[in-house]
Amino acid sequence: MIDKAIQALTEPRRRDILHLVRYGELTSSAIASHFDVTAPAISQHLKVLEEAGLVVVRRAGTKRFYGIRREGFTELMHYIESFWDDSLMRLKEAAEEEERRKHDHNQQQ
Amino acid sequence: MIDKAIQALTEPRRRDILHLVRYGELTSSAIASHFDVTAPAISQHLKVLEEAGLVVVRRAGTKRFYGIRREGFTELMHYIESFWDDSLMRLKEAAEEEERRKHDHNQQQ
DNA sequence: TTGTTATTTAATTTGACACTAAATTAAGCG
DNA sequence: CGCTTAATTTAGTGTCAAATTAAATAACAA
Repeated sequence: MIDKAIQALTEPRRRDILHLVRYGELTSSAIASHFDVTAPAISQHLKVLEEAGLVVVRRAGTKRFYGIRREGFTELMHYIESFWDDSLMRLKEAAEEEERRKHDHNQQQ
Repeated sequence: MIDKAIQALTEPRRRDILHLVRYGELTSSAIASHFDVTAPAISQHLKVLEEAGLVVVRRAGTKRFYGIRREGFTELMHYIESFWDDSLMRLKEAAEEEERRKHDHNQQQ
């Protein structure tokens, strides 16, 4: 799913769509009206975003309202953290080791 | 730069590279040895990652050591938050309002 | 300088994907 | 049912990017 989420964010137009629905649900056509591409193009983007778990759709009659799926973004955040919070941990450990060394040094004096 | 960072993360192989250098710097060839693609392919991936601000390179003789650039990832985190932290903020404010209401209630007792 | 190692650049092929137009599904209304 | 609206699916096309081979650069050692 993470793979799909990152893949989905690749396309600038899909990121624009996400920013559009950030504050509330919008229909497919309402979203399409903000762009100069055809409705099918937007529909395809929405499908990608939905399969990536970044948006949810709510059907009401012939309309479909698209909105942000927050869990999708929290998962994404955790994944991105996986690239660097370990390095932070190492820095922290190095600092503690340094601190411990200083402490031992003081005791020897 | 954010565009480039997301674009860079699209490719699964580049994400694997990032996970490889997570714990410390590695040379281009050391990285390449983990994959079944040619060295030039890895070199090109590293270039993309560098231009995206996700890795830094340190030259030492004929070798080039690649390592994580943490700031690149924090920028990315902030960008991803931009899709949903507003909703979180609203939740937080609602919670605070709830808390305030409880507090007032207690004072009244 | 010549050779060797480490790595990148250049040129090319191949495959993926964003777009469009046309056809299709699905819901509601006369 | 037939019509309209809302939206998607399908099929075809053009563009871009990832991989490869071959050539070039860069640092060091003999």
